[in-house]
Amino acid sequence: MHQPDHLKNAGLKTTLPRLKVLSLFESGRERHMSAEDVYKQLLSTGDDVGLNTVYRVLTQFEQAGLLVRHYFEGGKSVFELNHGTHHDHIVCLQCGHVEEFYDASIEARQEIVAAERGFTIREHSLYIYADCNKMPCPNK
Amino acid sequence: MHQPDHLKNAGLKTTLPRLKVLSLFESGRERHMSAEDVYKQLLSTGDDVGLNTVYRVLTQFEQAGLLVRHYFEGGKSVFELNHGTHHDHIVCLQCGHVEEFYDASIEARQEIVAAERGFTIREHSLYIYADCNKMPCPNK
DNA sequence: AATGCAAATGATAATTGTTCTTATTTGTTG
DNA sequence: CAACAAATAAGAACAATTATCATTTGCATT
Repeated sequence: MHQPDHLKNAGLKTTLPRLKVLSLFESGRERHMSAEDVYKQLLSTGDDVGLNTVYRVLTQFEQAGLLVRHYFEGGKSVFELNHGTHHDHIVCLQCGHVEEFYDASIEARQEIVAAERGFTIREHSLYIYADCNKMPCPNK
Repeated sequence: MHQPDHLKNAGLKTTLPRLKVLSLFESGRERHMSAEDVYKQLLSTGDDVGLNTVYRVLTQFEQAGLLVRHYFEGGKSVFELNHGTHHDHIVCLQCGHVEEFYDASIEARQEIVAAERGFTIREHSLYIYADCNKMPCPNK
């Protein structure tokens, strides 16, 4: 069992709501979820957790480094498991569907752009906003 | 007078609130402003414009291509004059200094990445966070 | 296993940023 | 300068998020 350890290490009590939220992310059903998404997923499996608790837990998990928060257009936050490896995101403006990508060429160009200006890159965020062109949109 | 022309060309009536908002941006006092920022700036000069009108006008200006909207972290929109040229930003983590850049290669790769996944790009935002390595940092 | 207490939760309300509704006013066109 | 469509202001409505606070829960200590 490593889930409780994650919580313990973060100085968080091992509570039912926290375990439910964490295992939902670890189930892999949805990689990117907003607070509302998590809330509805838990509701659908009978695991009622208050929406405010979901918000609180997500924020705590972010601070503990268990989750990564993304600020997408439309003003809502989306979370995903922090698996350590960098990637960028392409987000559908119609349905909110998110896909990850990694492009070595883009990464390399960024290094060059920074170097040309005398900067040393610490991190970066690239979000492509697009239409997924799927009918109907997966998440809609 | 070119401001009214901008409005006319966009199919927008030349109204007082629109002129006030536009000239505030063109004054150059602040390059990036949220709806709230614009509202307060106008209040401070006695040019009362309702906050809802500010929102409406900003959205219209964005659609007309006069302004560009940025979605910043924290879920609020910020606008700036549209100088016609798309650019990304590199931000110094030490001093907050911001430089704009445009890299055709990165732009092209994004199109490819999106196309490979069946997406049609609407827009994108790329922020590089770095150290500017200038001693002392320009803005510090 | 029972006790105590800090920490966590849930219900509710408050906040923030933004959009909608509708009656009134304003800009333009004839 | 009259008429009519378009734009505005005031206030309500909304969605995402955060705060308040009484009750409950996890967990260390008996």
